[in-house]
Amino acid sequence: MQKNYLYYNPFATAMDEARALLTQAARAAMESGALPQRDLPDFAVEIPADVKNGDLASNLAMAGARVFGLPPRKIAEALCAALPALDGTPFARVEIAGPGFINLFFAQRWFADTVFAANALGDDYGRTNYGAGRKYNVEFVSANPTGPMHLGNARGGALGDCLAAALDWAGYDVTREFYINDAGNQIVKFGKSLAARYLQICHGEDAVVFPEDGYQGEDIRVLAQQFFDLNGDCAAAGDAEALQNALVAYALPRNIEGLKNDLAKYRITYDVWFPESRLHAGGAVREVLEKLAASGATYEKDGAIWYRAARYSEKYGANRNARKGLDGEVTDEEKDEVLVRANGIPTYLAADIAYHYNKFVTRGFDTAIDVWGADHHGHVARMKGAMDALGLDGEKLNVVLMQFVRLLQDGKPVRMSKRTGKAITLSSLLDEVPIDSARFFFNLRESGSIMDFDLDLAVKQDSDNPVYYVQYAHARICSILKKLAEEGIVCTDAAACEPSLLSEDAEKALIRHIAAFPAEIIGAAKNYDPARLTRYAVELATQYHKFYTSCRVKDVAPALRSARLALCNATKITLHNVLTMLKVSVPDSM
RNA sequence: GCGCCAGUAGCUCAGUUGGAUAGAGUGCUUGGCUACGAACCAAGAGGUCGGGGGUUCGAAUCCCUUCUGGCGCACCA
Repeated sequence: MQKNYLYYNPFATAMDEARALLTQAARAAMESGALPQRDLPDFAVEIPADVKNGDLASNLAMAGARVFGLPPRKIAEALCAALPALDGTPFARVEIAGPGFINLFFAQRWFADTVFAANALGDDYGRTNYGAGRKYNVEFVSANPTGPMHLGNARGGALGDCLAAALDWAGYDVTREFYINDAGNQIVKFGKSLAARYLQICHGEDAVVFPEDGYQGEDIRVLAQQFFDLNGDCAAAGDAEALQNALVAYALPRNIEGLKNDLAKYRITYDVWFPESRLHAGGAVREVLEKLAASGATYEKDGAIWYRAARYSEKYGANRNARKGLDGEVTDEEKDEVLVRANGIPTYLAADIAYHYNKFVTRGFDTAIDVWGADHHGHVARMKGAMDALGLDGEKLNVVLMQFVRLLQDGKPVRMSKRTGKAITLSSLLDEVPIDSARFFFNLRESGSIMDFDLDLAVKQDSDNPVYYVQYAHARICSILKKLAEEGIVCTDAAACEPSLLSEDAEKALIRHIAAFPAEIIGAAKNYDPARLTRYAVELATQYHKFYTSCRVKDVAPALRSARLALCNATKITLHNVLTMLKVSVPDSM
């Protein structure tokens, strides 16, 4: 159900007004003959990098140079002359600058309105209805349940969870989802590994050969030992398959429980835990295979059923144009993929297609977002193509590819290997690194770049980590509010504050930044880039610290004090909201 | 061989989808608490935006080419 908020997006509103004013001016100028009658060109209204170039700026005059056949500055002059009166708009004045930019400066009223709105909306300030309640599924982490989570899952968790928060705040109906790979080859491997460890307990380490491709981790030994302690009966361990099944039935639910606990500790809770096994048991995989066959997307070869990956993934950039060891021209067949093996067992690709079919058709999501490791990028085009092959729209499946995390210790990369079980687990990471720090750190970089996680730095827990810088700004505000409250001065009605009072550069810079919050959330949501929010939080803290050093709150005239108190409270609210989205704690003191 | 991602200050990274003199953090040099919290702020130095072409009023951003690094090309997931 769509929640009902009062939405406020100061920059977006002002940009719309600027665009309307300029369009109106252009029409008037053409009407009066100051400009020739032409169709208006596409033009931009943007926020200049430097405030001396205005709060907003438009390139209309430059963009129109060609269609009007006049120099940009001449066009700008004609436009400004034709501009209607600015009373009642967010703007106080307009300037022509540089090659022909039209720069608009906010009226003092705009700043006061922003402070008022943030105060009035409180915990909801930043929310918009941009997403119009569309149903989005965000699937992230989906770690292999055969073992504990690693550093990459820590990044994927912070990324996916915060992306989901951004989408939620931007007005989408978001479902957070974990896909449990509890079927297929890796589960077989899991069972064999467990069985080998179990038999080693029975007969001695040397008496039993551990499978070469088995899971080497210590956790496998622990699970086997627990099972042995409960059900130890070496004589009954005759039937290999029965033993493996029993071990999996024991160990898998415990591992999944472990994943849930570790993620909860990391402040991630999911709406849905979706097991792959459900797709097999419920016939969904078979159903999708039939649909693909019916649309001619599959064929049989060498006893297996193949998916025409080459045909359907072409439009999404077929990124497997050749295979290892093959030079030159590669036929389409060589790019195709097996869906059902010759032994009759479907591959994971088949299950994954069924899974996404389930998201779109069975559960009716408008869009599915998958957060995947960069090593899965070869899978993107064929999954999207498979949606098309099923008569759905592959464009509605969006994959956020996340580059690897490189662990640094003593300034040097630590080699990680899941196979040998030497990876750092999420759980052990969180034993050393504060959750706030980890959540913030893993969202500091956009997903596409390789991240270095400096363990020494993260553990150090000092102000090198920007999360403390942000939290400090909040604590500072709380301290001021507390001090003033002790004197009986509280932030009562922000609407009563006199707008002209907040006119210092530091005050206006801070307010501009507060005003940018809703647009920043929308930007993070539509670019699938939650790292923008951590950077926003840091910048907001910076603006506050600057304000703090140049403007006093406590010992100034009452009217100014009220206005600045309202600004402090608006900053506090915005810091609180952005940190809450990141699931970072918001301390009143530290 | 082919594909995906990346290359911006000594280091780690931004750059709001083509805009004005390319910005932060960190490190280095220097200054600011008898003050609402100095876990803060201010100033300075530091750049061939990997290289080379092209597109236009205008390019770190778009196109081509080239170099370098990471990842991927299974009847594994």
